[in-house]
Amino acid sequence: MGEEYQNLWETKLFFQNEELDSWTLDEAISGYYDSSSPDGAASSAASKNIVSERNRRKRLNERLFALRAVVPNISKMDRASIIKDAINYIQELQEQERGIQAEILELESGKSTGFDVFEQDLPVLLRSKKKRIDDRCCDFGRSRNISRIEELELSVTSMREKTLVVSLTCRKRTDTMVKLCEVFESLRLKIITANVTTVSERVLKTVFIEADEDKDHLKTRIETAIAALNDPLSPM
Amino acid sequence: MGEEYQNLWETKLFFQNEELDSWTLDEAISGYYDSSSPDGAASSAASKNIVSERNRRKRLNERLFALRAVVPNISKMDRASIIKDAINYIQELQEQERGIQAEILELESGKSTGFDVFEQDLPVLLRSKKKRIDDRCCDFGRSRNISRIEELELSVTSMREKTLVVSLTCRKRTDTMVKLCEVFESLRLKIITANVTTVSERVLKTVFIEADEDKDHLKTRIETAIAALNDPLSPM
DNA sequence: AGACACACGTGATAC
DNA sequence: TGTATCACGTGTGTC
Repeated sequence: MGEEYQNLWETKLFFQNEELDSWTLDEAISGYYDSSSPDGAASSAASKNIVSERNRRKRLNERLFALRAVVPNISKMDRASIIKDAINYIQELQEQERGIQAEILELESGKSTGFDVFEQDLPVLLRSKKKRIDDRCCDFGRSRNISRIEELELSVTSMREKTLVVSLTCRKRTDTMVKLCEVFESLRLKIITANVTTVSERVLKTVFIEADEDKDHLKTRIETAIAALNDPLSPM
Repeated sequence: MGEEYQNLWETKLFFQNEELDSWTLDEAISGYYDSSSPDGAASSAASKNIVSERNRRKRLNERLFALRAVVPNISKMDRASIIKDAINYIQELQEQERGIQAEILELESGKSTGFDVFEQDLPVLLRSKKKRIDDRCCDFGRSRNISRIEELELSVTSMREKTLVVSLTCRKRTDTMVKLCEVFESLRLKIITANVTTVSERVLKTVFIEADEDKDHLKTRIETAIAALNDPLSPM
C-alpha cells in the first residue's frame, strides 16, 4: 500500500529527471507548450523560467528524499509525513541529548570520591530534635540564604506516553529535603514513585510522574515553584 | 537579508491563510478564476480540488515551518535550505548519539570515579541498547562472579530501643539490587522502611528494622547471608 | 534586467 | 464514487 505509493512517487521523479537528461530543454519546452509568445525573447525567458523551476523542484525532491533517508522508521512516504517524522525524530534525539547533558553535568558537579552517610539515615527522633535546632538557626538565617534550594540542576525527561521523570540535584542545606517535598506537593502532580537521597553534601531527587503535560512546561513549573520558595517576597 | 526573506515568506503564508479564513471558499475560487466550467458539478469538483490542494500546501508549509523551528542555527529560510539544515542537524545528533553510546559502554564495563547517573535517567532508546549490552555481559559473567555482591561496605547501627539501621553499599552489577532484596527477604526481618539507590556504579541500600537483636549479631547474619549468596557451593 | 523563490490552479493518477 | 498526493506551467514578488 504505502510501498507502492512510494514506488509510484519515485517513478514519477525518475521520469522527470530522465526527461531533463535526455531531451534538449528548449525542445522539450517548445514542443510541449508553444501556444503563446511569437516573440523569441519572451519564449526563451519563459522556457528558462520553466527549466529553472523544474530544477528547483528536482532539488527539493532530492533533499526530501535525503531527509527520508536519514530518518529511521518512516511510516508513510508522504511529503508531509516525511517532514513530520523527521520532526518527531529530531525531538527524540534532542530529548536524549538533554538528558545526557544533564547527567554529565551531575557527573561533573558531584565528583566526590568517598561517600558519606546520609542524613535520612538518622533516626526520626533525632531528626526531629535536629529540626528544632535548625529552626533556631533558621530564625537567624531566614533573612539569609538558609533553607533555600541552591545550585539546582533539574532535568525533566519524558519516558513514554503519560510518564515524565524528574531528576534534580541541589546543595544539601537544612530542610532542603522538606522544602523539595513541599515544592512537589504544591504542584499537585500524580506521583508514581519518588526517591530522595543525599550524598556528598548534595540532595538527589527522582520522581516518576504520570501526566500528559509537556516536559518543558513541567520543568518551568518546577523552576518557578522553586524560585518562589527561594524568594517568597518577589512578585509571583 | 535572510531575515527579510523570512518575513516575506511568512507574510505570504499569512495572507494565504487569511484568505482561507475570511472568504467563503467557493467565492474565492469563482471570483478568482471562473473562465471555465459552465457545468455546475464540474465547477464544484474543481473548486473542491482547489481548496483541497490549498489546504495541502498549507499543511505542508506548516510542517516545514515546524521543522525549521526544531532545527537550530538555520542559515537561510529556503525550503531546500531548511530541509538541508535539518538533514545536517540530524546527522550531527546521530554522531553524538554514537559517541555517547561508546561512553556508556565504557562506563558500564569500567570504573568511573564520578558520580553518575541513575539508570532510569537514561533515555529509552539508549536503555534498550544498554540492556542488550547488559544481557551480553550477563551471558559472559554467569559462570564467573557477576551477580555477586562485591566490595561490600556494611554498617549496622542501633538507633534507639528496637530499631536498627542497616546501611550498605556495594558495586552495581547485574541483578545486584534483586540479590540484595533477596538477602534481606531471607533474613525475615521486620522492615520499617527500605531505600535502594544506585549512584556512581554503586548500589546504596538503607533499611530501618524493628528488632531486639544486637546490631553486631545482625551484621554477621547479613554478612553470612551475602557470603552464601556469593558462593552457593560452600558449606553453609 | 536576469536569477531566484514561492503560491496558485490544473490535470493525472492511485486508493 | 470521491478523496488523497503529486508534477507541471505560470504569474508575482524580491534581490
